[in-house]
Amino acid sequence: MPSFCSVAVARPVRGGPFTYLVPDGMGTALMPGIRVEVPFGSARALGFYLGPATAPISALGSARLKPLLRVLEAEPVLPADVLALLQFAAEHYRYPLGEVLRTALPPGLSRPTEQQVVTPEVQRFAVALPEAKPELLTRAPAQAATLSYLLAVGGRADWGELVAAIPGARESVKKLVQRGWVRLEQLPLEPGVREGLGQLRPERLTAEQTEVVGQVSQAITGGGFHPFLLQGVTGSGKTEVYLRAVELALSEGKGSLVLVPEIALTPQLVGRFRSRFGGQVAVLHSGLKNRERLLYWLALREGKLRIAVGVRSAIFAPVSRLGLVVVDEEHDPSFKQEEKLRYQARDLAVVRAKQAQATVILGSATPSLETLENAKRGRYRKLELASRVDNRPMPTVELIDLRDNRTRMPLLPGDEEPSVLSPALLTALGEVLERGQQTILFLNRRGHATYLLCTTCGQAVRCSQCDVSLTLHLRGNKVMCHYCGETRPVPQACPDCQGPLLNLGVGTERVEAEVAARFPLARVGRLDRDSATSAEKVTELLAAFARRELDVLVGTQMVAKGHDFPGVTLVCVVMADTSLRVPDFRAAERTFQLLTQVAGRAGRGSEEGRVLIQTYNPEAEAISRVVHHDFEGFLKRELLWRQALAYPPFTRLASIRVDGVDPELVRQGAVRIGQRLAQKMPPASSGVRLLGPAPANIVRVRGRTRWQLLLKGMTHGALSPLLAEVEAEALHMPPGVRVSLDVDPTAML
DNA sequence: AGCACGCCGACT
DNA sequence: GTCGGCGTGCTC
Repeated sequence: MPSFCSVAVARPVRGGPFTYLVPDGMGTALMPGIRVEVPFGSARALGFYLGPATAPISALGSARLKPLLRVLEAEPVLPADVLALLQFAAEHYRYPLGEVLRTALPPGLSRPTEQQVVTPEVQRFAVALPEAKPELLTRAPAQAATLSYLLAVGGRADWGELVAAIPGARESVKKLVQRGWVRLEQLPLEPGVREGLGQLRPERLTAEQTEVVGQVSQAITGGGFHPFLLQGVTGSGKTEVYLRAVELALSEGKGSLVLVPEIALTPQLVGRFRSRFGGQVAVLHSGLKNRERLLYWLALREGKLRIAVGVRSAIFAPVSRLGLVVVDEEHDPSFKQEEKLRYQARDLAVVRAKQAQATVILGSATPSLETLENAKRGRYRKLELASRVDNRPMPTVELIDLRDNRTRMPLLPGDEEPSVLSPALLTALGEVLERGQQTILFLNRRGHATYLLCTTCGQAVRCSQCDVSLTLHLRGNKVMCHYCGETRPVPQACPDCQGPLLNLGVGTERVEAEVAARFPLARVGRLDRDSATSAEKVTELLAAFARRELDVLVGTQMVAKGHDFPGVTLVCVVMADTSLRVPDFRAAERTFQLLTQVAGRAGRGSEEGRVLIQTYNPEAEAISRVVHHDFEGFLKRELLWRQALAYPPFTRLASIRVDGVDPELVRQGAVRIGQRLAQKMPPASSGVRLLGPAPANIVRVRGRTRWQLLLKGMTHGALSPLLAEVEAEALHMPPGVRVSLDVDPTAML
């Protein structure tokens, strides 16, 4: 009697698990999650053994089934809880399981090879010992030179650097080691994240922190699944709560997983974990080299490292004996992956904690409405930090109505628009500079002018591939499409009618230039995707600002994240309306969160903070409520209309995107899907609704036309049969038309 | 993803 | 007359 098994093949193929024959004698070595090598098409592929198959699938006789070729390991590489999480994710987000499993593996294990032994790359150092006396080395000039160099650079130098700097160091260091004056050290190679600032562990917590830490500690010690929402105002010391919780988990022999929105933007937070837990922390980010990634992965898997700090993909890190999961800034949109497996890491964090029977903390000053709703329904326990540490006051927030407070004169020659910096803002900025304090200027747009408008035909200069206008970047004298990245020389006249062009709309580049022109002595830096080409550059710019080598930092959302700059006493939002006008039902929520977060950068030191928000919509709830830090008030209104329009958190969404080069074929494809869904819709009483098909808000990107449909339902379960219909219909699309599903989408664009 | 099968231009 | 372009479709 031949036996069959079910295998997830690591190829991006639809059609669920495949069935294979288990050769005699191989069955005993198989456990769910074990990697196997299988024949696939004419080639071989990596697969994951899922379990015995009850019978060969109907459409295919058992005669054509192929056998497993090889079992690649004795134990499953993926821990059971991660495997379960990935299976959940593949099903929930509708992505092929084999591909999901493969992407969760480090590069060394994602091909059909036996598990390899990885030796850490080491970094070698020469360290001068206290006994060293260079003045006694008059008769050994080579050794003297080496030792003086070593002492000059602080008594410790990288081996390679030393050998390169001092001729003959290779030999003289050996002699110095024999003398007992120098020691050689080897350290496992650390990835590019800088060491922490050596912050001390505060002995005293605030009363609120103590209470919160107590609750969390009880949960961790007691074991079992305990989900918490930690709602703490900016500057209330949430990070210290995480650190204490991780500390406790560690002392109990349990592992911790900490998710942060973006490593490059949170060097301080990473630094605090590093300085508190040193070599116990694996920092997981996109900049890791393959080798480092594999090294960390294996170390976590084996329990040699107990703490992982990372971006959204770290939710799949194989932390062993997981006791705690933390999601910092849980509302942050970057936890949603926007391609391939479109998962929401914050949601998966809760799933994983449940599977691992662990504690999970979702932390934010402005939690997402979904998380708040879960707390309200009693699914999460809500913990609060209502005041800032050291009883620092919340910053005072003032609105500046741009409708009657514009500076009329353009500040820069060649600009047609008047300055966007109002007189009130300029005055405040001048005062802060006078006092030697620091300012953050926040603006949600990159570039110099956000569009070039033809004064003759009234058309903006647009991207040839995308349905958007081009942004002017003075640096490099280019216009750039912010959707496809294409750049061109600045057109001197309208491409259509040769009419003269106006530079309209303001981006970070121009604000930086205006501040520099207005305050020539101020040291101004800019942080956005154009200036920050690498993670190191971001870290370096933020560090320079922290060291107070810059007075003003102009930037996009990047400046709003969890930075802690005690010197910042003024935060200005140049244009609060940009994120409010985005055609997305979450626009108001995003705006409130963003404004609150950026405002929270002010007054984190001993001096009080001040926040100025320039706006054309001072009466919009998402803006006006920020003035009194009135999150509850904002929520109340926002929830009312979400309920009225049946949007999350009161419903679940799934969006269906249809795209392709030929606009007409894309339209036809979208209509076909719409018709099939309309046929299969459950009765109206079920609450399931279909919106669309309709062209997407930005109808063309990179030359591809995009349409979308939106499904709403009371539960995800009500939507999944319809998603299966979409998948079936997707097989019959016109040529060149692609369909992709986004379950629990975050952005509607 | 591979890798086939499948219908239309420049080459020994 | 063939070699080969990558469009479309399948892989247990």
